[in-house]
Amino acid sequence: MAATPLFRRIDIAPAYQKVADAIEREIINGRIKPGEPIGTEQQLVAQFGVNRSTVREGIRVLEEGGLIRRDSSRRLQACLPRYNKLATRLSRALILHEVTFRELFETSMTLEVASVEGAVERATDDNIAELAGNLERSAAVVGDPAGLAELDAEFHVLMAKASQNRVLQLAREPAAQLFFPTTEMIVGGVPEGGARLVEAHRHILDAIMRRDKEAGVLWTRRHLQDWRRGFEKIASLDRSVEHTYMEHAYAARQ
Amino acid sequence: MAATPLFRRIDIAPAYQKVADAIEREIINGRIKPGEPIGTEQQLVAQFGVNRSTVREGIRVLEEGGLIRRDSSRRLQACLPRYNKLATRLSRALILHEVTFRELFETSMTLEVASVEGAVERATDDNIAELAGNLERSAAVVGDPAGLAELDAEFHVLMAKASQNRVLQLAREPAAQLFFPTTEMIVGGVPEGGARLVEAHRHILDAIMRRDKEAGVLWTRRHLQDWRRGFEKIASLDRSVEHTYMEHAYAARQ
DNA sequence: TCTTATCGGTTTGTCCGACAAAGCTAGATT
DNA sequence: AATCTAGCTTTGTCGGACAAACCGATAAGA
Repeated sequence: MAATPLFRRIDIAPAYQKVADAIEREIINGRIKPGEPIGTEQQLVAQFGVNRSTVREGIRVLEEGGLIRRDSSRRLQACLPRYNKLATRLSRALILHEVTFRELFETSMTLEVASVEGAVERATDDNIAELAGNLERSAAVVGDPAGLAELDAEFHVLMAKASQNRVLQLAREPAAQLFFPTTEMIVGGVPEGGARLVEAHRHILDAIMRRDKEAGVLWTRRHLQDWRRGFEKIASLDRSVEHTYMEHAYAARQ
Repeated sequence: MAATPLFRRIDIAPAYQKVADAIEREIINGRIKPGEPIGTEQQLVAQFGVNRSTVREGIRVLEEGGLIRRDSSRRLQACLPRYNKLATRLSRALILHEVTFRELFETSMTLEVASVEGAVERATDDNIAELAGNLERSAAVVGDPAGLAELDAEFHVLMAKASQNRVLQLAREPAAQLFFPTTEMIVGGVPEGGARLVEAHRHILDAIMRRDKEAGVLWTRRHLQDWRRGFEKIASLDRSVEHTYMEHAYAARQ
């Protein structure tokens, strides 16, 4: 293939991109640690020898990527990318690719089952306490679809957290962000929907506490199957996650 | 909680952010479709009534998010976010969070098994042809760890594609990007490693063609277990994905 | 003494104007 | 008709500017 590697590929990139890349590299390889300051725009201007507008464009790129942020006093600092923010980007991509609810459901089933398995194996007392707190609050709002939907989403986030697997936590988030907003509609549309949901959560938590993987998986599956049955009452699984439908759910981001 | 909702929360956002949000909204809800032009910077300046520098900062934000891009002549147009690019952001996040190989492995196992299940169910002739082509090329470079590692990564991408589940495709990508670069080390370090890898791929493809889910899952598990055994010969699974180690793999992005 | 008000000095967000390089358009040339 | 060329447009970058917000420290008041 390669005949004579005489010349290196010449790197032609706009200045703002090079600024972004340079800062990114320092953060990725750990020379700038999360929380540490990057410097003022003026300093970056001096260091890179480019105009402030150029620096600012580079900064926007990194800021959007979640690698840097501005602290309370608007000074630049490196930071750990928030899963949540990145997941929002992914959810957006899924919307635009018009994925179907079937795809969402199938993947969520896989990931939630993996979550519960991890949680059963490795949940700490703190994790369990958090889940129990969530369950208690859920039981209190069982008649309120909106409130319950929100707590349901939280329950699953806590379950993923309890799995102690951060890769899994990250992987499930994008699908979850699109999957769970429908819960409100479903809980509201099915009589006893709220009660069934809380019941399932209770069994799942119980399984986690008893370290009973089989039961945990079983109830997680039932829980999701409930969602599916509810969803199929109002729409086809092969319907795509629509722009207009998802707009409000998506707009809830900050 | 909420006493008197007398005042709306006043949204104080910098102008460039509002510019980005406005354009993003038009794309998300489908009023601007992928491929359609956004307009020149000058036009945006006129429409939003802000300075070009401000518009450009907003544009950078969207560009980084993969929502817009510049075509061959550098004009702005909406586009579908590429999974690949987004996955790179996520991989970066995983590196910074210093996730362990155990977490990567566990999650990849879940997702690859889900992939093969989907592929067994729904792979098209085209998918199978692609996988067969990959297998053929793999067999030809069985002695070349670097080449084989690359083809291995491709095989798994193709398998996810064959599952016809785009959510799954997206969900597996970040972990895969970190997981598979190690393959080269492992294949190179284990005698017969390359042969075993190709053998596993062959069985997996065979299972997909025969629509034999059990066999597909079995060989996928074996395949990943092989990776795990190989990895444990050189390092602990509890070792985190390190900055310096991952730097070169990560640098391979464009 | 402790709190509050004030006052420069910085830094950010935004604006204005400008220019070279590259791409596109359309008229001029062969 | 095909090609070349000149002009217009657009982007990437630059320099400078200014109001608002923020920081730190000092001065004034309880």
